Amino acid sequence: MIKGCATISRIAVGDGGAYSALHRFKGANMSRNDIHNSDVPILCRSCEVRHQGMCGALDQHHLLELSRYTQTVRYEAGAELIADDSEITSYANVMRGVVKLSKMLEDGRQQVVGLQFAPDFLGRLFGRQNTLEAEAASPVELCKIPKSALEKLVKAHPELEHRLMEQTLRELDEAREWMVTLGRKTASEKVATFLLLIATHIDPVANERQEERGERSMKFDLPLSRADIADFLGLTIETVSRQLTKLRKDGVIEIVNNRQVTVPDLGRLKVRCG
Amino acid sequence: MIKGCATISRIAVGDGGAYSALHRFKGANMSRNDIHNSDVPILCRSCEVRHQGMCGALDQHHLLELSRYTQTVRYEAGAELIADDSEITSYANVMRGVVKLSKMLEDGRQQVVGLQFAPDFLGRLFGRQNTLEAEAASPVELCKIPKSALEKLVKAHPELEHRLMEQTLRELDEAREWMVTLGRKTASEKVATFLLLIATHIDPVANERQEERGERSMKFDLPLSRADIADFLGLTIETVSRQLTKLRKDGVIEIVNNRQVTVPDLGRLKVRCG
DNA sequence: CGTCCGCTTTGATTAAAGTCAAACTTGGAG
DNA sequence: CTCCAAGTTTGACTTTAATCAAAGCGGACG
Repeated sequence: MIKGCATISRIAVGDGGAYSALHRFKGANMSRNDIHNSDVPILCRSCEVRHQGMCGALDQHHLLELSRYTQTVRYEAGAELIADDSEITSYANVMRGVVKLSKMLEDGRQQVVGLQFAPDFLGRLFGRQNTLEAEAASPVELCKIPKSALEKLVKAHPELEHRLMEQTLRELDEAREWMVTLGRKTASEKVATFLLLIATHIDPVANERQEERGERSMKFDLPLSRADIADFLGLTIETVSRQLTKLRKDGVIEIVNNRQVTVPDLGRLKVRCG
Repeated sequence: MIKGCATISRIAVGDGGAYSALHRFKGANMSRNDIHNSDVPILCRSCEVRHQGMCGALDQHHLLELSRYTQTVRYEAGAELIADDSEITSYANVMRGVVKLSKMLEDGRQQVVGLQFAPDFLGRLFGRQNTLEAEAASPVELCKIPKSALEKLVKAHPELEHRLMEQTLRELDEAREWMVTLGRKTASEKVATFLLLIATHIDPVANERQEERGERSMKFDLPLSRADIADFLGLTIETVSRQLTKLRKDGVIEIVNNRQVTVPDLGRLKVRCG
């Protein structure tokens, strides 16, 4: 939880000197009472993912209770958020950015086992040790909460556990969906499936709006390097690169600057997913 | 939920004519009251997995409430327990046997995305449609409960949801572990990993006893055909067969009758798992 | 007791992805 | 503005697993 924790903005904080989320607004000299008297904590009020994430289970009063323990932390791309085999001390919600979950074999072979976008929950609830590594794939903003605090809240508010259950079930669905990709798809289909995954997850809001308008084109930045994509798809860097080139030459995608991708027709991309 | 539902024993029931678990003991002419007066429902009393499964969350009273809705059903190997895309009408606990969860691509390519052993929970909690197929890999005994009944119970007893959460989290851990196998291991390592998985899951009780005694050998029946193993590992039947032959020739395993496997030294098998 | 069917094994060949190596962007530091 | 390092692409070749084909085995059944 140390490497790469950036000091990017006013609310950016390191592990050593974190501010409570409550202290963000108008500086730390604001009295606790002023904030507690408002209906919804300041930070939560501006939280774009509040209603979809686990916090959506909480009313004003409980949100306030929660916010007493949370802190917002920013990390730059590449920062290690959770170390494999480390003791679990806190959980978090992804507020912004993409988090890469990965596992390694003893000889160094790596597999990315999940990508988390806002408002996903981060951490193995009720666990003692982390069994995977979490890394910021892009600049990331987390809303962190100590393990014991969240577990107490969960015990006190079944509705909160229910929300987390729904999220966990969705993650399990996604993991199983990805197992099909890993086990049964060709390299070409894997790369197409990855692009579609990013296209549909990177900006859910803009994405939905686009869907409504019937637009089938899409433009986004890849949050992962070729090496990370390879580790996600169970391929090598070279194979990923070759398949991307093929998709480009076939007109399914356009690539600018290695990271920016345009998909002129999502339907055509879907066909390539197998 | 129709094909292959067998009538094997006294308690075996089809979908059309199910008995309540409460009516099992001493026949159906026994009055309801007699049974309700006992501390723990008859069926649950003999349930070997009660304490580990979700029912462990319930006290006598709630167990009784639960048992009012449950029914034990047996299926023969190969029976379809859940059809993909079907509406969810009931959940179940695996009491005995192995259940295979799989997904298919449009062109017929199949991937087994999980194996469930007693006392695993079966079904997508809070879902509307099934997103995978469940099939009895061996003769299976399920303790079924209607969707609405379980969901009401879950709502009323947070401790029950907590148990199910723990199970779901374990399943997610297992799915991610398997993603590493699918994405990054060689055919040979995949087969070894599969054998180890079966060895450690097929009979948890005997297995633990063995562990305690320091015994490193193990004997079991494969619950899956070569075709199913291939679909689990993302390989072809031929490759699975060749790798099994190699493990046999190397003295890591012994094979009798295609299904019976002996592992003389689990340590040696573990080394082969990568 | 033999035959048939489905499953499994084995063998020969092909296709797909990996490996090794080199060249090429690109974006940042000096 | 140029150079450098890291990341990416491309090419030649190798390895792995898939495919195609045929033979073996084992249990069910007449």
